[in-house]
Amino acid sequence: MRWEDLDQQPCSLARTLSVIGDRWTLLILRDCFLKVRRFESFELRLGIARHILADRLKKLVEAGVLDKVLYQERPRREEYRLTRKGLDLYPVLLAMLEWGDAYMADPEGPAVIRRHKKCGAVLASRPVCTSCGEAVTAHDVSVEAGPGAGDADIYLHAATAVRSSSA
Amino acid sequence: MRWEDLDQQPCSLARTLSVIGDRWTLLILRDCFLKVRRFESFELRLGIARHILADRLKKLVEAGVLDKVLYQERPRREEYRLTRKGLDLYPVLLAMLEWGDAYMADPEGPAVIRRHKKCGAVLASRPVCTSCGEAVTAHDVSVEAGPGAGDADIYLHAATAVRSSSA
DNA sequence: ATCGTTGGTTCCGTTTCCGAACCCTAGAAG
DNA sequence: CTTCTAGGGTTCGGAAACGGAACCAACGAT
Repeated sequence: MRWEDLDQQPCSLARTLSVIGDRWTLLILRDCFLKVRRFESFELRLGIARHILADRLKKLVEAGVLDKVLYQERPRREEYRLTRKGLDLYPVLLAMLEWGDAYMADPEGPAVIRRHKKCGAVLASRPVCTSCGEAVTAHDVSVEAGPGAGDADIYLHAATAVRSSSA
Repeated sequence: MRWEDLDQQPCSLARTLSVIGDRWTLLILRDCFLKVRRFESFELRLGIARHILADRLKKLVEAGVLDKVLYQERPRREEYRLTRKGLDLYPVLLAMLEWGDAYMADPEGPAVIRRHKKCGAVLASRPVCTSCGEAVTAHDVSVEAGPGAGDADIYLHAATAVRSSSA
């Protein structure tokens, strides 16, 4: 599978990866959520090659995740801001941050802690079902073909592998 | 920044990326959550080069995300199973799946829908604070230095970028 | 005139990725 | 006791992505 084919796959995970499934892109987005907006700020904070940074920012703008906003005429200056679509990636970042806190942190703990403004507690989150409000774990979820399913029932159950014969 | 340096960064997101921040790894994990366990099954479903698959599986085992379990002697056969650490990645996958459903699906809808077993509804989830139970969005969260913070306050606020001078 | 700032683009050498082909172990079959 | 098949990899050469450094350009300041 080619990188560019990912967004054609009948799988929402693959399609999401076509936008954010890159070593640098998620780090750029992390900084966006920390209110970093300028080309040079990204460069300094990430130590990324400018070439690569320009490419990733362009792709994120094309994908509708970031918006390039003029914030000053004369001299003309633009900044990159998260769109609604970009802001909606927060649950992804948050889940990754918390998993990293739990399993990858130094012995003394993570470098950054997040606090929930509403209640003041150090933030730990978990996904809940918007219908019933109950927590959701892998075991609580079943999958079935959706409206956009072609012959893609491959995504519904473990394939019975048969090498070099008809599936 | 080098790929191998990611897990040394004082940032949980970077460290998480050092494990799952790869084009193929998340697709492999998606299949793991669909109960795919055998080398050949991954290969068939993903169309991945065997070499790359072997490498990714090895890294996931080394990272403690998958476990290589002997399920049959004579002939010796092993399968890959999610560990607790791996299962705890579900919120990451789920958030990515739902974002893809929302923004990247075909007009007729996503190929797969997930159903919450407990209530029977088509699953949509959102992260909530485990302390107060309220929903968490990017705007509800503040960041501060944690116990593992060195001089890494860079992660707390947008750096004021100063090119080629002392920070 | 020329210097500094911001935000890039071009070049080129090095890694990393990928597809195809090959290899090894072990039972089954003749 | 040789061959066949299945599972699970490893090797190799070309393609793509990455990283560093240099170059470019618009525009204001000195």
